[in-house]
Amino acid sequence: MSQRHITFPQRECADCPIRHRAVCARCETDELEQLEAIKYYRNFEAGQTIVWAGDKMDFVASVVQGVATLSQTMEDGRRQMVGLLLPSDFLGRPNRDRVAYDVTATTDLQLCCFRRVPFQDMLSSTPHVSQRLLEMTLDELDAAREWMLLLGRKTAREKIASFLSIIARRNAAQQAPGLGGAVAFDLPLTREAMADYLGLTLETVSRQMSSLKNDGVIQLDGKRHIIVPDFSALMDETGDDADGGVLS
Amino acid sequence: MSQRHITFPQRECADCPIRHRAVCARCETDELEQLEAIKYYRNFEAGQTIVWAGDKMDFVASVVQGVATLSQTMEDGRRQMVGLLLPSDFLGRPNRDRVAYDVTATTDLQLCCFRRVPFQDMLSSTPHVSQRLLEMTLDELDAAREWMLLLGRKTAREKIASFLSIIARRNAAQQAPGLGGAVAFDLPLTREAMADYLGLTLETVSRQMSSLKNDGVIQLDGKRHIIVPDFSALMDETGDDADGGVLS
DNA sequence: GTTTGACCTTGATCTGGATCAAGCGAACCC
DNA sequence: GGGTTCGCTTGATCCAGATCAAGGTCAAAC
Repeated sequence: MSQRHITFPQRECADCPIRHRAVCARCETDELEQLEAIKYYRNFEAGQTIVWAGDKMDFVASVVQGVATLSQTMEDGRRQMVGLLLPSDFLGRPNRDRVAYDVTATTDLQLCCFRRVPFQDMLSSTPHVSQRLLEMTLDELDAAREWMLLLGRKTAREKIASFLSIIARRNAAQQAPGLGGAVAFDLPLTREAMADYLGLTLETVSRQMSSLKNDGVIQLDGKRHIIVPDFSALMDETGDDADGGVLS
Repeated sequence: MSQRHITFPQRECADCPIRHRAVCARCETDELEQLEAIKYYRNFEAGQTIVWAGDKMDFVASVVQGVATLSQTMEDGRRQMVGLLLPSDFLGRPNRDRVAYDVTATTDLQLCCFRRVPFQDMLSSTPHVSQRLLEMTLDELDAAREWMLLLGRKTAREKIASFLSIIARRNAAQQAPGLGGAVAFDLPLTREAMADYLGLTLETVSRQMSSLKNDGVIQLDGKRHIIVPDFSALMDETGDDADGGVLS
């Protein structure tokens, strides 16, 4: 494995790109100083495993940039992704020193890590942190429940369309508003990782991507860059109600 | 629908069966008095819908006794259960006045309801409540992730065995310790509701129950009462690792 | 510039669980 | 007491997606 060197800047909280969306979003200046005292950055390159299920983990973290996944593996190798962490998402569980899932960087990744024990102390003493963490955890639970509907009841085509719309929407949330109904973005996952996300095989993922392309719902520029000429046409393929009950 | 009358006692917190496991578990006497001032009991009979997705809900609640489910329905009627609430589980989302899922009582049910707005105020002011709620929400998220593995990657037989072992384990947690490897319990769900839980059809649920019965893994006494002569034999059918990484 | 290997696509075939259909038993109701 | 309904079981058939297999593309390594 080539030891490619990743250089992400080590920032001040004040000009952090996730300052107002991460677990620190509601912190006042003094609380931010407390966090700053227990934080450090770690970088990972695409494909690296951050921790294995069952390992000790002495930090919790916010994703600053890049994408990480949580996944479970059965003894015979069957694999299911159970978390997709994008910038501002929180990694780790306070008051638990061992991780329950494999955590992998699927793109180059920067984490803002907090030493676990002092972070737990802050949770007790700093309502702005624990309130924000509760809110983020409730959001994740809602997302997990949408994901359960996808896994349990959607067809392969609906699963792919749903996944693309989730990525498109989360990308859009951070970027310029879409022009008309058109959207474009890069997939942060391989076909195999998409299969693990969706409870499919990678062959089925590939076939359904081709099918959506042939039907004009998406265009592919290379393997990873997706162009959606009409976002509502993609939404029609997801199986979800027209009215997005999704907005928080 | 017959208006059968349910009579569950209206209790003092002091002798509440879920006092030390619910969202109020960590409250001191004075905090309990605050909660008591905003609480009231509601009873539902088996089969009743408590709220529909999209409805306003002006309370949050703890399940005192009985079982409730959360589920999502697609336009064409496909249905996926996304939450199973047993005694001490929490229902509702603070800071959100509309429910995202259909909530149904699958057995006779008693809820301890808290008026939503005053409860939210307590969350800000009473760390013992918000800490406990965070912990319970993190547990639910872990459970949701186990559930995602089940939905995405397990076979029908493994799904049934996993479901039975979950019910058996949650039952055992509240009752006398098992004698040897044998366990017995009542199913709180119909075959159809089990199918909604597991992402299967009710026919497949029925067939796999029969198959486990024919293979001697379970015995049926009526449709709902299950006897598991050897719990570890059931666990072997779940597809999970032998070492239960499940304990909190 | 050719070899290697990761990643992806496509084709042929198979199969687990869905779907369609019939019937059973127990509780409830006139 | 006979009909109706609800929950469940079992059988026959079908099909979406898995599995098995081959080949294509592209960037990095030699």
